[in-house]
Amino acid sequence: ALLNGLCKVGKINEAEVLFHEIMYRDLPADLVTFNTIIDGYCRIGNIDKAFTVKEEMIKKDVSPDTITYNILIRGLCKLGRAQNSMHLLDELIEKKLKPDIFTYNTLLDGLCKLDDRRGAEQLFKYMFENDVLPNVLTYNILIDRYCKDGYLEEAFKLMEDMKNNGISPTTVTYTTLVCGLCKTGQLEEANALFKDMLDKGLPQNVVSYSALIHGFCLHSRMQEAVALLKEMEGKCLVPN
RNA sequence: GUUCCAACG
Repeated sequence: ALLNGLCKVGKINEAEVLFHEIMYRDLPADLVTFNTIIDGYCRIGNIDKAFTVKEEMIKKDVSPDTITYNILIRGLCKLGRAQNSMHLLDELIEKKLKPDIFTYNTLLDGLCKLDDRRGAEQLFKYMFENDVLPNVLTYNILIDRYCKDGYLEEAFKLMEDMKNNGISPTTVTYTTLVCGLCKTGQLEEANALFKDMLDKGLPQNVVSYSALIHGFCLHSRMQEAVALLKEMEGKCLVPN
């Protein structure tokens, strides 16, 4: 817990000192401790040290679990190495561990961010075949990819799919779509969808406002952008 | 107690 606290505030160096102390004195370290420090390294992009710690835990007879793999997979994905992380998925399965929804979402996001929509679609099918059902994040990730590719129709179709599967869209879902509509110049639609969030009882946060404001700015509609900024301040949302 | 998604930068 202490290590996690340090890692979260970007104090990986302090966490590192503490971790070395634990290793040096041969103090007991459990699975969560190892996972936490591995995640700390991944978050600063030091994937090599993350893997080194994975080796260390094995030496201490602590077996990596699905969360360990999820953390490493995410670390690789954030470095744009989603392909490498697919090998980790294979390793995870070889070790008789079960990939969970976090594993799939992380991989899907990594593939999507590499513009590999095909790969993502394949993995999406694969997860169904392995009895892992998509959650709201899974849909959000895919919707984002379709939006960025300009396939707004497909994106909206996915939102319908998620509803049909009993999953409610969130602020992130709407913001993603608002952003997609802005990028394709469909500002009126974006504005309408943004308003829709309120009717659906979803909070409009700083990110949703920013997406729409940015859309208006890109299309030189400054007066509307400023109006939104004021509206946002009126809601005590702090512009960043 | 540890892991997954959206704007701008």
